[in-house]
Amino acid sequence: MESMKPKKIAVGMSGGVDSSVCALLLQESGYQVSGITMLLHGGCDDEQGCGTTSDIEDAKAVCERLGIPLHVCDQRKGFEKQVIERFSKSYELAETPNPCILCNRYMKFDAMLEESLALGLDGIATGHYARVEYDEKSGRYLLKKALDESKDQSYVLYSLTQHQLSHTLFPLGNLEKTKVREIAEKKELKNAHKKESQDICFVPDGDYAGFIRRYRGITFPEGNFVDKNGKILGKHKGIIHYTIGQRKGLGLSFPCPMYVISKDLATNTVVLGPIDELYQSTFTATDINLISVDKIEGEMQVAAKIRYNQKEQPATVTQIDENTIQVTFTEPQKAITKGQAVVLYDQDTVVGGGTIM
RNA sequence: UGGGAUAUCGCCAAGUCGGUAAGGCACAGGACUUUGACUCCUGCAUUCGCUGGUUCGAGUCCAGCUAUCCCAG
Repeated sequence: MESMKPKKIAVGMSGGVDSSVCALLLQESGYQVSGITMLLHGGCDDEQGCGTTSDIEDAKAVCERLGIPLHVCDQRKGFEKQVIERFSKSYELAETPNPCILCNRYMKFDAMLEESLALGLDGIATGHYARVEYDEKSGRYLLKKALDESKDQSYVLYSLTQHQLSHTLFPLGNLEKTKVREIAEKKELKNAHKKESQDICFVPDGDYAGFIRRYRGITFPEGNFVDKNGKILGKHKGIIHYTIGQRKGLGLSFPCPMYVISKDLATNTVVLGPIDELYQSTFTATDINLISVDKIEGEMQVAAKIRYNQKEQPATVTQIDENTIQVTFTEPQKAITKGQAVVLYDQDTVVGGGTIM
């Protein structure tokens, strides 16, 4: 296994602490490290998030500090096509996409990896908190949770294929976040205290609905808020403004908190209800990617996670066909949302995942 | 223009024997967070339709006025 380890590694530099420390650690353990960073969108200096020019400046600074080259690759076109367009379409279909997962799948571990391989490197590394292990028994590369479970990011990486995993390193997977910052401080990296990234990187003001409106150049018609019986409760300002489980921003008042239960594109209607109407236990997921197994045989007991910031919950999975699985939770879960990803775990190993439908 | 009822924050709504304005929704700010949400903190009526009166003290009692609702015309 040691003999197979890539020597020349491109570290995906986002400009943040994690990727910086990642590069540093690899360098210290003897890899021939270079940096690679993608220009994804924008170009205004006041923007924040991955893929902007100001982040690239940070990445540059760190690379200079470490004495490694930085390869900048302009992926704005690809990002728009693979991420922004899908993101927008998903919302228009009354779903709720997770753009970070799209970006990982199509940008970081596709465009960036392929670019690196094309440059003659052996693979890439990123600052994600997760682990890749080669399992002799099954002959498969496994994706595992980070040791620091509070920072674990395996959820957003479920789409990685064997090919991608075999060319990927996550040096931070065994470290605590606090440790990472310590290392950055010790090395006096300028971004040691940079804030954790947040919000959608290409929508820095948080107004994703406004972004889609501008991006698509169309407006989304107002419609009715209704209850589960179809009774009209009020007016909504366009279906893309709402997501399942949403409570704030409805602009209506009721005796008890009301949540978005579902959205109906055909009638341009948003269904509202009290919290107990938000719980469900079964759903199907499509466009699946399996990692630890080739296919799911019969009923499999797993722990399933249906959004980034939520602990996985016990569930049973069966595979329906090549692209589809059905998941049934032991306990009903709140706000299972179309468009979000479900990721299945067996202990700390990612079995696979898919898109909730 | 006979009878009855009700008038408390943008909305809903507690306010006991008069003692010095609960709570929920909404909203705002913050925390959390590589998505959207959820969640968690914090803030949010010196004032109770109006005007007088009785009281040491009134959203709470009394009178008048105004508005709205209901039932009768």
